[in-house]
Amino acid sequence: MLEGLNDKQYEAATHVDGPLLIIAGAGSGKTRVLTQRIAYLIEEQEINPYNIMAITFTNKAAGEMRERVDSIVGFGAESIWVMTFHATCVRILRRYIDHIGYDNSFTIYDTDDMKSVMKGVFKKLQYDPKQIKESTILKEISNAKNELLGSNEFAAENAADFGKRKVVTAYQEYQETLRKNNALDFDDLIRLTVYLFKACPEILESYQKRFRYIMVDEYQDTNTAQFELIRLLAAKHENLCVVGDDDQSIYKFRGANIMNILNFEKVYHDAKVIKLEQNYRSTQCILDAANAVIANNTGRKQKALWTARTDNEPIHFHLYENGREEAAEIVDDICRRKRHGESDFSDCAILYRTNAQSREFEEAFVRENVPYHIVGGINFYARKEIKDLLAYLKTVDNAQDDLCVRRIINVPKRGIGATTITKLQDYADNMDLSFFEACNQAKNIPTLGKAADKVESFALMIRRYRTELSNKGILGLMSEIIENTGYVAEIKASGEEDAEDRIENIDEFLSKIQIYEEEHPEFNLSEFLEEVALVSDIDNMDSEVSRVLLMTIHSAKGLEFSRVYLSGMEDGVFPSYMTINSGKNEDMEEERRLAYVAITRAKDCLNISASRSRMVRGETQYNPVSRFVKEIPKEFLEGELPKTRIREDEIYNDNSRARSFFRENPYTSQPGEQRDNFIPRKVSVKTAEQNNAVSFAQMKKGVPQKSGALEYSVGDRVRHVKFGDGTVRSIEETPRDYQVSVAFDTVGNKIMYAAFAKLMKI
DNA sequence: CGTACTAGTCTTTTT
DNA sequence: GACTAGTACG
Repeated sequence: MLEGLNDKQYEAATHVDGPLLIIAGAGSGKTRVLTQRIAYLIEEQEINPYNIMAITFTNKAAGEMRERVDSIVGFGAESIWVMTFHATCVRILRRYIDHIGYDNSFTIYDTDDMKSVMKGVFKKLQYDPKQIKESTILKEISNAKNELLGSNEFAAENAADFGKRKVVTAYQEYQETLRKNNALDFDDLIRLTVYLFKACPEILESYQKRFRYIMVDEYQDTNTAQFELIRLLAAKHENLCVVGDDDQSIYKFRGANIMNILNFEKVYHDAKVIKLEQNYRSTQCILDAANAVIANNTGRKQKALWTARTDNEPIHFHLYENGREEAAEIVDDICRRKRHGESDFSDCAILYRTNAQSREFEEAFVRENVPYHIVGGINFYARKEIKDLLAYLKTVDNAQDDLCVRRIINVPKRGIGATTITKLQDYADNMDLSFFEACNQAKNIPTLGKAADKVESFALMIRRYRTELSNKGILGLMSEIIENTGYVAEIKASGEEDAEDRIENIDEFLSKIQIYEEEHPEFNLSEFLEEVALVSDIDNMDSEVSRVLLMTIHSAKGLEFSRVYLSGMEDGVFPSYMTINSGKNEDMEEERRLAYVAITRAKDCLNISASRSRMVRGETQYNPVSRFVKEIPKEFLEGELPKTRIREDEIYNDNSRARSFFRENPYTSQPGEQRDNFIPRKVSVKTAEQNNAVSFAQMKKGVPQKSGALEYSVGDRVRHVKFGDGTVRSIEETPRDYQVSVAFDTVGNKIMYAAFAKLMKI
């Protein structure tokens, strides 16, 4: 079973009792060690799978580990808890949160919802958004929660601080709103679980007894609340195994405390420490570059990655004139490699510092008609139309959430405007009712006037949906709501450019519901809504289709690619101007760790690029090449320069022109110099559309595209991955794709887009 | 109450 | 440059 592990890995995988810290460098096979250890505990040590827990940060990591564990542990694998921090806490809270005064059917608020709540708080407290920003206060609240400070503790702590008074009051008001809406935000999930454990020792003890062996992945990213959660759970047996890499700690902005990993041995005195330094991913050259960059950081655990690989291609560096050229050349290079058979689209990933940088690439991909996929950005479930529909479901499920009810009360338009909503809210506040309860009593609110009827029928409609849920199911109800309210009809009628896209999103949402219902025959609306609340885009990344992936470096953590294009390597972009301006060394070190993560994503080939000028927020910037590039020793870099010739001083001479300009005046554009080369964005998209017949709407999605004729026609038997076999009833051609209607043998009639459904003729 | 236009903000990263 | 909230007007 443990074959193929190196000495260190073996030592880690066979450690049984007592605390263990595994310092796992990038690409050193830590997931493998973790899963092998689980298998070892079960099969060699005869530990009941029921007593094992593995915690990760992302659903993707959890899913991956689950899969690997399932494949090597035969019987009982399903009783191991393999979950994210958030999912773990939700599971515990759903069961016991009533012990600390919440309702077990709480809802979970995302960033958007938090913002809306804060807006309401500002209104109520009459804060001026120009004086303090909502986001600033939300950040302070989040920081406080990550430090386990509730609104009262926070108030006590800052009682003497006059400057914090507004934040203190806002926090209290915000928390009260959440409680009224029976809602928790992301940070509450962790914080309240810790609170629950401290308030109810018997509950904590039951979990301590159950989880005799605990494993935590990406330990360097834990914040104080998560640290405490783990500490409590592990306190009884101290069979705690944490895996992490201090050099890959990149989530300080989210409250991660790198000291949790650096001080592990101080907290757990008898902890065993194992370092995994052999890298199984990258070439020596890439590792040398990564080692050289990270060596500039202080206060890290010394380690140096090495590999047994002997092939060695240098790192390529390109300096381009502008962002557009950078994107075009990178896409071009990807196509060239593909033509030469050196690599496929799916071997390539483009990484950047900020999401906004994806745009130039997206345009280049559309122009060249190359399949691509952007990871991250706006979460599928955060899209307007999806959130609207979810708000309907949430209202049906549990109308305690005022936010949801208010979101949909006039969507689609029912003639219930802002004034009416304010009156309803006032009434609810005065009578201490929920917003929806106020709607139910619309008739009794004299100030409403004519609007009362409209509100009344809205409330009636929701109550009717409630009674229909049990026999129609989630999908049936959702379809009915869409039909009944005319939601899709309204989008169609709006004539907006992205109408078709939004409808397609809705279709996708419906099929997600369907899949859920198939997997959970005993459908449960609350459960479905919860599952949806905790997924992010990267979780849905399927690697079956061959396409180039684009993502931020943060999203790329934990992934690897044969060819990596690390773009936008300029001071002011990466490291970001925020970091440069803050002047704090610790901030720059975090940024450098991010550079380290970026470099170590590459397996075989790393291409680094920068651009002399770049459009940022509608303004042209001229930034020098990133200091992180300069930290890579010359001998590992090779500059191939397609259109411009690089001057060595632009990389290695600190007194270069660009740099001194940057010092004096970092972000002013120089008029006239580059502008002529720029083709305005909209024009270029139109041109692409005409030349390549790629529709504008396609930009959002990348892949689904009409590919000539379909391989099946009306009357043919076809197979669908989820729905099984069926007969094609009709095929309708739309501008972008074919809409195929199929009568499935088991699940009945379905209408779907051909590109999305991937039907096979049988 | 709904629409059309304007002004201001944003951009560092996300479970 | 893009999105959003706020305002004026029908």
